Amino acid sequence: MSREARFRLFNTLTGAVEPVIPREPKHLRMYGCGPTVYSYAHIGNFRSFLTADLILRTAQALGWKTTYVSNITDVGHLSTDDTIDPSGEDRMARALRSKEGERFPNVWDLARYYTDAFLQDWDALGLLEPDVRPRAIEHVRELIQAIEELVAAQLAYETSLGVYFSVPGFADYGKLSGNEKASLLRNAARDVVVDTEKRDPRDFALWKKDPHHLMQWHSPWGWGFPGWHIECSVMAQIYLGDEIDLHTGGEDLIFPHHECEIAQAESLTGKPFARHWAHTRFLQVEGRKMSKRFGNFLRVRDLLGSHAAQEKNLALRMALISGQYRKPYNFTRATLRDAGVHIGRFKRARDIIQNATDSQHSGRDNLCDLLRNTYRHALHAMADDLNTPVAIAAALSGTKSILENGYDLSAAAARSAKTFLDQIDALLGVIPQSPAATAEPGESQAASAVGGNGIDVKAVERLIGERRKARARKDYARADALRDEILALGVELHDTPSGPKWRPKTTL
RNA sequence: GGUGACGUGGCCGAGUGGUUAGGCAGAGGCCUGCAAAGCCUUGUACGGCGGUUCGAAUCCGCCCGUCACCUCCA
Repeated sequence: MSREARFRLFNTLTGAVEPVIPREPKHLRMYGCGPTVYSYAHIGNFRSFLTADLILRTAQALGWKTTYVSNITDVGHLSTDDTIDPSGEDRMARALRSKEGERFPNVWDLARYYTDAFLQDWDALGLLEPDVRPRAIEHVRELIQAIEELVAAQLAYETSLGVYFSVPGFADYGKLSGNEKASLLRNAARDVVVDTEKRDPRDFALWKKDPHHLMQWHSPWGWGFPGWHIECSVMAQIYLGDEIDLHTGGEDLIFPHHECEIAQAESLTGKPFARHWAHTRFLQVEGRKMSKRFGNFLRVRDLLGSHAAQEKNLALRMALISGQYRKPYNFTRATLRDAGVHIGRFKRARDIIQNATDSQHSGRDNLCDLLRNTYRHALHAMADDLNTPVAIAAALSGTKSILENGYDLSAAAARSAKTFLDQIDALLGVIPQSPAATAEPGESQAASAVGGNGIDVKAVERLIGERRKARARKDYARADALRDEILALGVELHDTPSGPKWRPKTTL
């Protein structure tokens, strides 16, 4: 077994960094808690999904097979308190009444709309597709069955408001979050109405009776809708089996959501639900908690470029993974700009490689060993609790070695360089495609979507032509004036050995 | 109040009992008609106070600060 085959991750369950040991060797079965689609996703949501993405990529880079399930929560996520009692309102229903939600005729349309928006963000940020992306509303039958089983096993009971999981019947409750005692819940400040029929303050809702709810199904307990926690544990078990290898989510999900998942799943099967739990810390924006109140609430789509702006999207991805997932991370405008610079560097390496591979330069391959070691270093860092900062440093260091060669790169070295970038891309997902695969600004932009940025491509090219003539006759005053005009059109111009090139002005 | 995490140079962020993280910004240089872009070189550091140690930014204690969960949030 090579030394990279060891993949270590912090395990919330044990509080230690431990090797990830799939039940079936080299086959990782992973469940990642997905979004509740009541609004557009923000960058914090995606920091968490990116952690799962990087785990997958690292496992695959180690040669493992992966089965990844990530859900969409489109019903049942209560907006107030689903730990104590089911009197909370469903998030989806509340969203429909909000200002943003007014335009939707019903909650089903709202769910569909934000699900689609979420998938667009997912795609733009280059996350790997899950093998299954189950939706809660498509699994209500299985949810009801699971609740029935729990009731039959005396692990759940019905009240006039709903069906509760009975926490005292599950001895391991609290093993994930440390919130073991009912008294802790009682001590916490609460102003919610407690269902007096509840037998233990920790009991949580599996089913909420609500004949007026906008999304409701018929059940043995009448009309209503399922609780949030039961959705994830049931869907995970449907697609991944009773015992899964790894379960991920944001740190806020440790309690109550994941604690409750464990209680339900393990009560049903008598087996350990997930062997390993990985939680992503919340990020901060400009040094403070992300909040609408502070004006630093950033939705993914606000930061994405147009559909053609691959580099800008990768910059956002890069910025979001440039801190280790388990440490507080401060997302700033400057970070995003820096990430854009790095993406540009990867892009230039791609350009150089493209050139060299096509050339007949028959020099020796001076990069092979160096880049192989650099990649190994990056992979090793990722396998060590997802140390993205070190992995990114390695990616940049290898890229620097490629760029040092400039256009003197031999065809053989270019092949090594291409292998390196492809490997890094598979691992981190931050390397732009080679120019052949995308339109290259400055060369064939007339046909590309650069015009979609609001840039008048024809005008730019006409001005560049004029400037070229002015420079040829050494009329530099005129040439500089033309350059200013071009800049005013939102384009930056670079004179290169192979002639002037332009690209949309970077405004990160 | 309970529990946990973190505090690194102008900024972002690794690491670690003695040996360069990396990046951005700054400075110098190469290139350029001038620029820009690019490339090369480069300075500054480990919250405070004690303790352990030959040696601590790294371990321990206390203090200060920030953040998180316990209550909707990824």
